[in-house]
Amino acid sequence: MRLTTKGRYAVTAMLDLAIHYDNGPISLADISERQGISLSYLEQLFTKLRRAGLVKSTRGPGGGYSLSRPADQVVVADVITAVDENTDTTRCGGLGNCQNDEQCLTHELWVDLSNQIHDFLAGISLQQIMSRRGVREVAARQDDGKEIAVTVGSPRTTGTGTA
Amino acid sequence: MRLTTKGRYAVTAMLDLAIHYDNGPISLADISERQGISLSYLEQLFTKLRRAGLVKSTRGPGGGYSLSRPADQVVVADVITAVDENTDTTRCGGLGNCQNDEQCLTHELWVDLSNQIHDFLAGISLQQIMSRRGVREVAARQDDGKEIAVTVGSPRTTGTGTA
DNA sequence: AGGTATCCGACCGATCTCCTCGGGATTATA
DNA sequence: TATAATCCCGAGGAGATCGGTCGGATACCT
Repeated sequence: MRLTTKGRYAVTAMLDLAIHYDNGPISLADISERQGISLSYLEQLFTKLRRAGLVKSTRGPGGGYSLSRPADQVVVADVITAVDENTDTTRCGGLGNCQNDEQCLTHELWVDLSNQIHDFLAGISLQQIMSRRGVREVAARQDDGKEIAVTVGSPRTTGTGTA
Repeated sequence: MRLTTKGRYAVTAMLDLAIHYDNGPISLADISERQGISLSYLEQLFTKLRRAGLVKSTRGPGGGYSLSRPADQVVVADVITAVDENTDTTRCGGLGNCQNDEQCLTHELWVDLSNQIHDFLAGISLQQIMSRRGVREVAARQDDGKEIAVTVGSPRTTGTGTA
């Protein structure tokens, strides 16, 4: 199993989309600024999210991305798998041919763990995360910061922003 | 979080030790053959397992490794952390300084997931895994295979064995 | 027409994994 | 006492992947 920044970024970005849902399409530039994620990297992630049917895109000025389903119908596991990170901890992908086409000694353990992780992530919707107090606080802080910072100079900035 | 072959190998090897506990010290060569893990790689893993106090070593002919605690007092989480794989899924190591010294939007989610995984792995002992029917079957097959194969030629073989 | 935004694919440095190799140290056994 | 088995150690390396850059193409609003 591999759970890296890629999956974390994807979930974070989706959550940003959910939080600002009322503002119409959200541009990647906004997300980049608020969440400190490189714009170009966001483009890569959203290509996958779009192909997985999790977001809709609107091109041109005023465009951006928006959720294609309500936030309570998108679950963290959906996002993770959409960007090609899986929750499988076996080496064989669950097939049981881990060692010379036979099952390795610890196969069952990893199957159980994989299920455990998957069930956890499949049981949490964006809506649920969003409604937590701690998360709302962070979101509020991020929005405040943005109103001061307005536009930063050149396009394709790194997104870390706070220099 | 990173859960790779390293952690899986370590748990598999420890389980092999637990299963053959009655036979005295187990040589890495035996484990390599039975579990299909490169001998040199096993050496690296067992250096860490020894330093973590999970195994004892006996040098010289007839030597090898044995568990330093009974199998019901060694838990999968111990083994994983001994080989430097952790169950933390946050980027900040749980500190909450994920984004410009502040908490990122999804911090709480990853903390919860990390706890989930850790609790699961900390709740399973080698003894428990060992006593499963499926695991015993695999172990029996591996031991059968070994009695036929006896010694394979040169030292430092890759361990995949079945060529 | 021009600017804003999404789309797309190539590329790259750094890091890590899994593994090899060549030795050294320790100890049982003949 | 020699030999072989076994643990011990560190250097190194091929390959994969991650996080990110860059240059451009395409769609769309004004």
